Amino acid sequence: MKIATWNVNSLRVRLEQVLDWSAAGQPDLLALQETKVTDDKFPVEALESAGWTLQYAGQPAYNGVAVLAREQLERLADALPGFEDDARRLLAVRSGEIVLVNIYVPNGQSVGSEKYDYKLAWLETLVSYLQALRKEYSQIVVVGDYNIAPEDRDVNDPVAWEGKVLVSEPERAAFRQMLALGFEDGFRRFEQPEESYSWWDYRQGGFRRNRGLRIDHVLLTPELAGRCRAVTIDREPRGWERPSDHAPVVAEFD
DNA sequence: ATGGCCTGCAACGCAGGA
Repeated sequence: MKIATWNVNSLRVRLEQVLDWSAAGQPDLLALQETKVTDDKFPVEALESAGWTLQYAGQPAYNGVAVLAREQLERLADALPGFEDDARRLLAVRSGEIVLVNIYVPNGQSVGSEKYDYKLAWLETLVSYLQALRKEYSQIVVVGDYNIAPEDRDVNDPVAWEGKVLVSEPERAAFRQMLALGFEDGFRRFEQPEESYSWWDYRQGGFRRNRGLRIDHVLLTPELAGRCRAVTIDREPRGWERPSDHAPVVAEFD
């Protein structure tokens, strides 16, 4: 079984890439972020024709999350439960025994800004939600664009990034709170290439120079982590023409 | 030193991203 996550930065722009990439890699569950499409314009036909079962939660212009699956999906939540607004940044589904939480954490803009406070509040509510889910389910995978580089080794130039948004200590503390609930960073369960990143700035040849951050993650409860055989970042689509600025992350299970 | 790219929206520039 494979579970994948990919911030596509507009599903309509990246639809052919999603179809090509998923046809080649055959994930069983594929979580997408930043679909940037309202539900009435979601490309249902193209994806269903490719054999996918769909769940999606979109809004105009920004955010938007979706889950593509081979099997039937039950929707558990289409926004972060208990949060002040219903921005389409979370989609929780159940597929058999597995609960998949697909998240697009707010970017935060800059440390100290209003958006940064919003990000920290969103993360605090997320931790509460995951804690509640943990009491009800055992096999939970939380995937998506966390907009947090958990450690300095997840940052191409830690000195330049020190204290900045995506790297700041309060954000990293929020990430560690999820680990403290019992979730494991799937990627770090395995030996990985040095300087592994999942996002590269479009500007300044960021990808070519590997000036990136690892901000897309797969967190696993121990019950699922024990079955996990690999977590990899697939850099290939980032090198395609007109790419998303994020690479997909793939987790493989027995 | 600065910003350098991309997307959607709506309108010909902006907000937002990371």
